[in-house]
Amino acid sequence: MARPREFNVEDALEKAMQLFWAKGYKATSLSDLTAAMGLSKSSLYDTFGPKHELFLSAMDRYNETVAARRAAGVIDGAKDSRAGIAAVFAAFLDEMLGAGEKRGCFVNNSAVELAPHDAAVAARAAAGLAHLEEAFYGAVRQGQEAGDIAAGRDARALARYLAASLNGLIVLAKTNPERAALEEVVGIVLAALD
Amino acid sequence: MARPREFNVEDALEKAMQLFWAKGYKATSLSDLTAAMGLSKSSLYDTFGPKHELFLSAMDRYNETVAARRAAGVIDGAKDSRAGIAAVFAAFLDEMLGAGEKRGCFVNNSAVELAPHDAAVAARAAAGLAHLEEAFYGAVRQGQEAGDIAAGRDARALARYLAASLNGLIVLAKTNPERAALEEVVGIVLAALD
DNA sequence: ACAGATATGGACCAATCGGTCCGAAATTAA
DNA sequence: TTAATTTCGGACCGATTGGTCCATATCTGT
Repeated sequence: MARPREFNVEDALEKAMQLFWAKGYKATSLSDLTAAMGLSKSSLYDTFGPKHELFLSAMDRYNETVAARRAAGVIDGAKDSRAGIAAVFAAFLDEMLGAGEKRGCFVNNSAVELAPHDAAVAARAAAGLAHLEEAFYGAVRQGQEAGDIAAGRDARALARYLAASLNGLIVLAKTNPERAALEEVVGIVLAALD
Repeated sequence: MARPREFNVEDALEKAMQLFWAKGYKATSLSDLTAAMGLSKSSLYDTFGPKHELFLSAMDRYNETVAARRAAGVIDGAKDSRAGIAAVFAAFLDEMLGAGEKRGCFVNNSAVELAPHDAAVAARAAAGLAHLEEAFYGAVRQGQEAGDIAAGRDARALARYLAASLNGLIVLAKTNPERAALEEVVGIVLAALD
């Protein structure tokens, strides 16, 4: 044990994740990162390894924190399974339509930018999507037990459908951020559960 | 009139479009482009302007050719409006699951990578999505007139829903290219027309 | 054949890229 | 106090980036 770090590793990783999320991998430079994270290049390399490795760590963090929070959101609205599912869509709409920068979903962004050419990123994107699908799956099953959703439906397929729809909405919202139009689409998506 | 060009402008632009489509904007370098297009930097600049302008031209070309072909596909399957819509989804699945590189949809890729930070790209992405939506809109209206789709449904919202769903599927397919799973989702998407 | 105009390849440019390295600073254990 | 250990800032690196420029080649109209 010798000289201690002057920064908090988790805080720095959080900053890196936010930057990658907003700008993507290739558009984020090392100097962008050191500026946002508040540390020097040598510290960055000693702690997080090269840029690509840091990006993977940022994806892992996203899956563990943001995605986990989202799954919790589904479960919390659980008096009614439909309400939980609708809440996830509503939360995304709020974020995409907020004052901010329409950064969308980090997993979605990474899948589109890198997955076809980068197996490690593709694996993490698949894991993130599986996380989302699993949250929907739990809600659908619960809805079936409660009688809100027909027991005969394939819960796995419905969960995948919901995950796909959410990602499609995110893409639409990037170029066409009109609340009314998007909410109409959400209405049709959710009606498919009937 | 003096020395004539040694290359075909449309062919070169097509090559550029294919490259940008497969690799994205930032990951495609000028030397990638000159190599693929088979011309020198000076010719590239004289003809197409700087990289960003070339990218916009590539997007325009995509919207005019690929998207137009897609819209035609909807109309051709027109004995049955549903068949035309299903054909578009099937065509995308085939492309995403083919031997190739899962490059997805150029408009989708560009929207995700650049739209939040680049107004000119965002406008073209919006136009491309509108193109797709319009093709679906025509099919839905036709289906309503033929009695295949309930006349009471909001055709515009349905068309947007179909466009969103297709884009969501493309994202899913980038990390999880399993035909059976994707086809199940398509089935649920199309069932929403009932 | 010649003059004018345009296209071409490649040398060249400053800026930035991701990444390495090292001397100085800061800490703990002895 | 000193030795050992680790972090830190920033100089430095070669490679690559997007972009410019010019001498040369190639064409058309006369």
